[in-house]
Amino acid sequence: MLKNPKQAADSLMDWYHVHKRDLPFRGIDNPYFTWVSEIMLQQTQVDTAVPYFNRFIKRFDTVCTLANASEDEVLKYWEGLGYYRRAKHLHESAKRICFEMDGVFPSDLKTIESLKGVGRYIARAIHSIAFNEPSAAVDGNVLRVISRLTGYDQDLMKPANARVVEGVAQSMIEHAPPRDFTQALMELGATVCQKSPKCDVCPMQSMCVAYQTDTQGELPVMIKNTKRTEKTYHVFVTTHEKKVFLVRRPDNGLLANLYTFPQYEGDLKTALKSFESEFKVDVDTHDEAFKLDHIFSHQVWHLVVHRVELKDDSALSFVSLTDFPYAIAKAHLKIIDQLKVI
DNA sequence: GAAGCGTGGTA
DNA sequence: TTACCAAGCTT
Repeated sequence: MLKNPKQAADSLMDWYHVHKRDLPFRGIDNPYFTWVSEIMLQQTQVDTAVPYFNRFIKRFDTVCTLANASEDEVLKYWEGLGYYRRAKHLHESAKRICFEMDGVFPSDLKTIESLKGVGRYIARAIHSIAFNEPSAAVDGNVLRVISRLTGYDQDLMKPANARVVEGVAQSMIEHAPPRDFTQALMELGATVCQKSPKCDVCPMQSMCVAYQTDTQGELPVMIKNTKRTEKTYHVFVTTHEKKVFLVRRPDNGLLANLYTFPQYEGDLKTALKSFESEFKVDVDTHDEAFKLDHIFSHQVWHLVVHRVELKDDSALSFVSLTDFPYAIAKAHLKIIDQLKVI
């Protein structure tokens, strides 16, 4: 599939040593930090994850510090980063490492992959980056680089085809220091072999099938489902002396355990009744303040935000938003921002 | 195997 | 503006 994996690896490594970015999770010999960074970087841009990573490891400096924290505090440090199950799994796995593995991060590939929230890619990324073992790790960057390099045009959303790409990466990693190679391949994908590739500055140009056949724009082939369901919610904002009424979402599903203003699907009248019934209150007045759309990967929320006055709010417990110790869903952080403006 | 799971950036 | 993309994993 790749004629000369050693030559390809050599070219890549020469380029990497000159062009690698200086990132906070790079060059740190600490499997725990590597793990945290890989979890944060899942489906997330480097620029987005970096400040979260810095804050997170400053507060949770060891795996046992993380293990001994509350899940709610971990979630708070994840607020705004998305895919909140990552934080839950990270915390759960930290407890396992701290309390069942004497706080020593596992170095065995199978054990690493057995951690909650760690799949095939992240396990192999940790194995190679943190332990310098030759396990090729294939993420979206690597799929793009290798499919173009080899001219591989099969649907990479199929695991069997992605495994073919992993085989090519594996044939290369055996000719380079694994720790650097894994990061180099992703670095090339992130900074050169992007969706619109910069072939003029690519160290692999001379051996790239896509470049030679001018098919960079057609690779990689990834057939994905982009269906998105739309939902309309009425959101009820109740305040009491600069405090607000928030509710905690269920501990499973979308935005699990995060806080939001109460929100209900359906028409306004039904939504108001649901609100009154759930919290045993009587709505005195309600005014529509504004509308807000929030887009998830698989849903769209159309939020209709109302300011609500209750006849008697003594049954509710209001909270201050300054130093609120629990994570709030981004859509509702946007609502909070809007309300301050109004 | 397909669907659920967040958010921000970009063309 | 819409659609896609970004260091994927779980059920």
